[in-house]
Amino acid sequence: MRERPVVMIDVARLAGVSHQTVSRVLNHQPNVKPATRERVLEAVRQLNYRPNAMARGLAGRRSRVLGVVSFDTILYGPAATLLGIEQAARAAGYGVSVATLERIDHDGVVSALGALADQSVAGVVVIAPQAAAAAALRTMPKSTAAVAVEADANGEIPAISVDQVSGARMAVEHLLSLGHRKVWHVSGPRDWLEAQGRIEGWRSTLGDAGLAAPRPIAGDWSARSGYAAGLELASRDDVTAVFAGNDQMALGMMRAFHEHGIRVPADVSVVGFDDIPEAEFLSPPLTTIRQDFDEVGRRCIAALLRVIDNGQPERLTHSAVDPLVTPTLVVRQSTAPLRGAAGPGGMTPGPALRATG
Amino acid sequence: MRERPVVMIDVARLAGVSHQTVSRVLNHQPNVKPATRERVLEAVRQLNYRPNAMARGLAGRRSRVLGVVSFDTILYGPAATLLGIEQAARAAGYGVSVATLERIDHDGVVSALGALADQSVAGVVVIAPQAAAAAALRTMPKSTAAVAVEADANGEIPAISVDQVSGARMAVEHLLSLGHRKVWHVSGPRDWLEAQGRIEGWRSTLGDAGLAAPRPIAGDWSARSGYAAGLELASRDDVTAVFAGNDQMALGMMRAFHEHGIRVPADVSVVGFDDIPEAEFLSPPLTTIRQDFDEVGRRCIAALLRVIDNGQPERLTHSAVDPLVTPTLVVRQSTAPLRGAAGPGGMTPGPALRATG
DNA sequence: AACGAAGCTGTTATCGCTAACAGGCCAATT
DNA sequence: AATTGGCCTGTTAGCGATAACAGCTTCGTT
Repeated sequence: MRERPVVMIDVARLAGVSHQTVSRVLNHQPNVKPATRERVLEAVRQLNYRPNAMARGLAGRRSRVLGVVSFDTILYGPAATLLGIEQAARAAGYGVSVATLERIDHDGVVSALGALADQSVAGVVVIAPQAAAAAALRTMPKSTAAVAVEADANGEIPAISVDQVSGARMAVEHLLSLGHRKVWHVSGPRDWLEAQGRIEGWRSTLGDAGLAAPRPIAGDWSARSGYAAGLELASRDDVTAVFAGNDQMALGMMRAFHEHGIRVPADVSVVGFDDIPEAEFLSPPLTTIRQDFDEVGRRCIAALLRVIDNGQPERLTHSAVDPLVTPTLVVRQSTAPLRGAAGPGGMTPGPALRATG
Repeated sequence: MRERPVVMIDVARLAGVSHQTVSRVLNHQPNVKPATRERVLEAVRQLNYRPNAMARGLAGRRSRVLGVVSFDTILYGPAATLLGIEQAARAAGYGVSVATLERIDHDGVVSALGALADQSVAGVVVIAPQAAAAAALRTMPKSTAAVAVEADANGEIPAISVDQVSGARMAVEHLLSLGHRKVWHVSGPRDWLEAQGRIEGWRSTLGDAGLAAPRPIAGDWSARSGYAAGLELASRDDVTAVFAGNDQMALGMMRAFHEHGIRVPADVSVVGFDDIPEAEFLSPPLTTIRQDFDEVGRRCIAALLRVIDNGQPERLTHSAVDPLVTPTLVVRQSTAPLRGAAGPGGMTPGPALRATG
């Protein structure tokens, strides 16, 4: 014997009006006498009435829920982006439904998109910065409102991105300014657009300085792959500076260096990417490129709501939302001048290390 | 001019049946002739029909979306739990809607719960292991299906938890077995139930061994707070073993030790909690307690679906849902015997360190 | 042969809202 | 005084499904 939930007609009766007037008040429509409006709101309060989202969506042909497709929400970047999106969406009065990709291929994206469509979401944000995912977006019915993070689907749908190229440029220029002439790169998976952008920024910056880019070493964002890359680099004698594709790989790499008696930054300078919360407390504290994921989330929602309101995907209206978020360089202690004062007293030498053996 | 979406009646017409028969086929009801069923399914395929979730929910008075209330989805634990829940929910045919808490107090939980209720979720998982959140759960209308992670709301709603006490016990026993007689603890925030459980396990294990527990040092899960705790401990001379409340704090603490020339594990042994993916690649690789978040997610969904199907919150049916997930000890190189062979060649001494000064 | 009990299908009513239209009222215009 | 056009409000139809009931077969039984 469960009590019937309060519905709009109950409010209408209590306020002595029709249910349509209640609807008008709730949807902030004009043309309701202030006194009536107040009476309705009072009834709403008194009954603790909450409109039924499903009925509302069914009648109005729109829902107040946005979908987010993401891959590996444990990675710092996607997790932080998801949080930013969720907060921005909530501020705009929308709920957020998530669908995580188990596979990262075309079908995986299609199926995740389908799962969200089945929940009648009003629009979708896709955080799946792989080439395959970007391709899958193009197969999406154009009636679906969508924006992508870090996926330039050929202008098919709006894309919000951090300026990876410029971030990589900052990292490399920082190392060059310290006197390093050869900058290695441990990249993310080649099918990730971020990885591609960072490779491009790294390579072009070296090129602009008249330097050749060595072969990039491929990782998979994980600390484990950074460790593997570190082992490879440790076996060479021409390594003084490395730009890692993200902080986790930098962490793993520094572990490998440590095991081989290679000192950071005295022997090798390391720059990461992301500025994870732990970066400041690694040994040594990591110089890295910070991305503003909250800003990414905010711009995603702003762009998505615009698409929803227009009823049409906006085509290249880049004037409205600047799609590129600028990252910033955070200098800590994992970078030092090439052959700079080798002993203590040099430039930002980091904390003293003691021998352990 | 947008094309009308395919609805059930379209399928019915194409298959030459009534819409109700289509509904029966789609809901796997019996009493449909196999030939008819096949005809309907063929029509569904041909039109690429997808049922409208809102209409379905409105008519059937139930939705296929579950809500998750979480705090700080960037923290490893909540993020991993969320992922586990999402995957288990999808496997059960449910979508997942998230609401992140901006504030961690009573009102924050109530408002997040309300936001989810407005989306007509069928049930809610609350990942908000604070005492305040647990209290808020009790104010929830009992008609709402809900389960909590790590929050024993006095048996009001089912709770899925990792056995924090036993995890802490493993950590401390490991340190005791290495000969340490005084084990410090850097705890999480006191209002987090996990933090309380780990403190309890730590204290009782020491008690069982006839040892007194020093005053725990309070952190906030962040590497920064671990660093601060590390500075405090570094100023003492009676520190040989520390059990950190999580891996991030262990990381920050080790950084502080490093800056003060305190070697891990030669001078101080450190145990963390969580086994974040990076733990293996810290310097030194971190001994820690692993939690199985996927299992937590699976049990959450299982319990929640049971509540939904019963139509009533199950009261203390702990026999049905095994409430405690057992963590495991992962031994790496941040722990060593007390005063064990002080030089190289000792037991798991970790990689050699070189002087850097 | 007649009967009830299944099995299969269709018709109608609802779910709780918003959209569209249809008024009633009152001030401002002709 | 009659007409116009805003305001405000109510009535009636849907939205696209499921629930409940009813009707028609087709069996197996007595």
